[in-house]
Amino acid sequence: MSDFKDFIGSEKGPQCPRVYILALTDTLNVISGKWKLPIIAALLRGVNRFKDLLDSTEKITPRMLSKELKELEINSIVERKVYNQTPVLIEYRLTNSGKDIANVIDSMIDWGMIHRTQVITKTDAGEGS
Amino acid sequence: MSDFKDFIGSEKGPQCPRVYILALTDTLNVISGKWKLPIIAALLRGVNRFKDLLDSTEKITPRMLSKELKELEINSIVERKVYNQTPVLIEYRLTNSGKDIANVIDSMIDWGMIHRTQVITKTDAGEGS
DNA sequence: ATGTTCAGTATACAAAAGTATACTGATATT
DNA sequence: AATATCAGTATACTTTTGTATACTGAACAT
Repeated sequence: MSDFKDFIGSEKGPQCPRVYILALTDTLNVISGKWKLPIIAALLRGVNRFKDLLDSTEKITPRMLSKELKELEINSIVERKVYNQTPVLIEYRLTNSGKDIANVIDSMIDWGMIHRTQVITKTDAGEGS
Repeated sequence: MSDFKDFIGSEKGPQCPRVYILALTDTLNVISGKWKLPIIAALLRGVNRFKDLLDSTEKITPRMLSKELKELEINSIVERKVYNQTPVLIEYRLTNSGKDIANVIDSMIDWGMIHRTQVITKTDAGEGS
């Protein structure tokens, strides 16, 4: 497991390797923005078609959905499969990497929940600003 | 440990609890944007003063640094301490939550690195588009 | 009195991200 | 022939995010 702290947490530690920075900004690009996580969540739930993603992702416009799906496809997070039936069927599916991002989401949820309890505890009992 | 997959990864699983969504968006807000992670990284390295953060965070303007530090302070990621010496000394320090976010960063780096190797493997050997 | 450092603020602007609304084209249904 | 569905695209915005450049004010140092 990589350990950012080892590189960046010490007063005069080694520089953070560039591959770490690249990996980090990749990840940030994949999850940043208003719609990426809602779309990934829908795909994880097994929603795969454009129309269904439109309906299940509250208030997103087709323009944004189209744009986001393209970005996710370019970054190998989703695959687009065309089935030449009529009416044409197009399915978006998470790649293995795409599925694995659930681990990142988990660690974000963990931090967020602990952070909330810590902030609330401080606000209740602390020296309050 | 929370498990997003359990809630969102199954075809007809339970709905994702709202507290998870809140925690997740909290985390996203803390790390999103051009400067949040560079600033947090500098703070983890032990850079604590406005001027030093300006110098060590490449190309950031005082306006942005000031704005970001305020946001981080409001969200209890950093504490601002004023030492009434002359010249006045002001230190920004990560809270415990702020330090813990290194765990999230680690999982982001892990995903990013694995993702890169998978994409490269596919591109080298796969059916390439 | 003039200049220097620290810790910022003020104003204006540019670029990126997101929204609103309407439309397209292929195929099928009535 | 008119209508509907799927999978989007087109155009024109508005909002948010980030940049550039200059300035402020307190406390010293020369």
